[in-house]
Amino acid sequence: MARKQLAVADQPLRLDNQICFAIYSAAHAFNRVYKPLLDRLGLTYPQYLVMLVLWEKDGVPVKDIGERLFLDSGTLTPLLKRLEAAQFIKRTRSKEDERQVLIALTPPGQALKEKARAVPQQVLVASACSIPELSAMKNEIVALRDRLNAAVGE
Amino acid sequence: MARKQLAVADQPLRLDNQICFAIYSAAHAFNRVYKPLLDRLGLTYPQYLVMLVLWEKDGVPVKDIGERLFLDSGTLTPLLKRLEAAQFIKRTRSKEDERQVLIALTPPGQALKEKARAVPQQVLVASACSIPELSAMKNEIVALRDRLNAAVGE
DNA sequence: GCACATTCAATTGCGAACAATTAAATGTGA
DNA sequence: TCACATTTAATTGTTCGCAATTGAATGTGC
Repeated sequence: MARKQLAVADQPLRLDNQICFAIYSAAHAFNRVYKPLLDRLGLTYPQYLVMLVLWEKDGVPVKDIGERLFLDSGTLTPLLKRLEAAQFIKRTRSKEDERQVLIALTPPGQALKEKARAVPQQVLVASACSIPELSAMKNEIVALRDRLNAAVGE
Repeated sequence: MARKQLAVADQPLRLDNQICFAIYSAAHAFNRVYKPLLDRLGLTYPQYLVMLVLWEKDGVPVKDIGERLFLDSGTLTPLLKRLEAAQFIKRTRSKEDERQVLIALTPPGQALKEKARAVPQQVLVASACSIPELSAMKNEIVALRDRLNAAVGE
C-alpha cells in the first residue's frame, strides 16, 4: 500500500508521462530524418527554416525572421552569416533605417527552392502518416505552443 | 491562374504547413516555460531530463540514460560532469565492466526530487490544457516520433 | 533642439546536440 | 591463446539557442 502511494505520487515526474519530453524527442527525431536530405542542399535544419521564410518573402529585416521562427539575434546573426558565406543570401543595411539589416536571396538561394521541393514528400513518407492526420496534430501542437508562449510572454 | 498554380505548388514548403516546425517551436516554448522553474533547482532542461531518469532508477550506465533520452555520449559526458560538479550525481567506473561509468544520485540529488515535484503542475497550468488532452497528444507525438526513428534507424 | 528612452543587430559566454574519431575494456572465433 | 571485432565513454570541432550586454540609429516628450 505504502509502495503504491509512492508510485502514484511519482507519476507526474515519470519521463514517459511528460508531453514536453515527447515533443523534445520528436524534434530530435525529425532532425535525424531531415539531416541526410538537407545535407544534399548544404543546409542545416535551422538554416532550412530561415530559407523557408525567405522563399515566402525576402528582403526582410532580421527581426521579422526572428519573430516568425521565435529566434533572437544571438542565434540568427551567426546563422545568417553562414548562409551568406554559402552564397544563399545577401545581408545589407537598410537605407531607410540603418539599424536594420535586410536579408535577400541570391540567385543560388532562389534556385535552391526547386531542389528543396523534394524534401517535404520524403519526410511525409518517413512519418508513415496521412496528410490530414499530420495536419490535425500540427494544429493541436501549434495551439499548445501559442498557449505556452502566452503564459510566459505576459 | 498561373499565380494560383504557383501558390499551390508552394504549399508543401510553407512554414506554417510544417509539422516539424510546429514541434520545433513547441519544444522551444516548453523550454521557456521550464527555464524559470528549473533555475530554482539549479538545472537546465536536459539536466532535468537526466534527473527524471535517475529519480526512477539510478546506478545506471551512461548508455542506458542515452537510450532513454535518445542522446549520445558527446552530449551526456559533459552534461553529467556538470551535474557532478553541482553535487547532484556521482560518476564511478563499474567494477564488473570497466568500460561503463555508472551514474548514482548523491543525497542532494535525491533530495532535489522533492523540490521538483512542484514543476509538472506549474507547466500544466501554463499549457492551459486538461490532463487527458495532453495525454492524448503525448501518445500521438510519441507514436510519430517512433515511426520517424524507425524510418531512420533501419 | 535636446535629453531620454526605445529599437535593432551584433557580441560574449555558456550549455546543449551531434558527427567523427580515439582509447580502453571486453567478447569472439579459429 | 591470440588476432580481431565490438562495446563504452571520452574527446574534438561545428552549429544551434539564449541570456545579458553593447553600440548605433531612431523615436519621444519637454
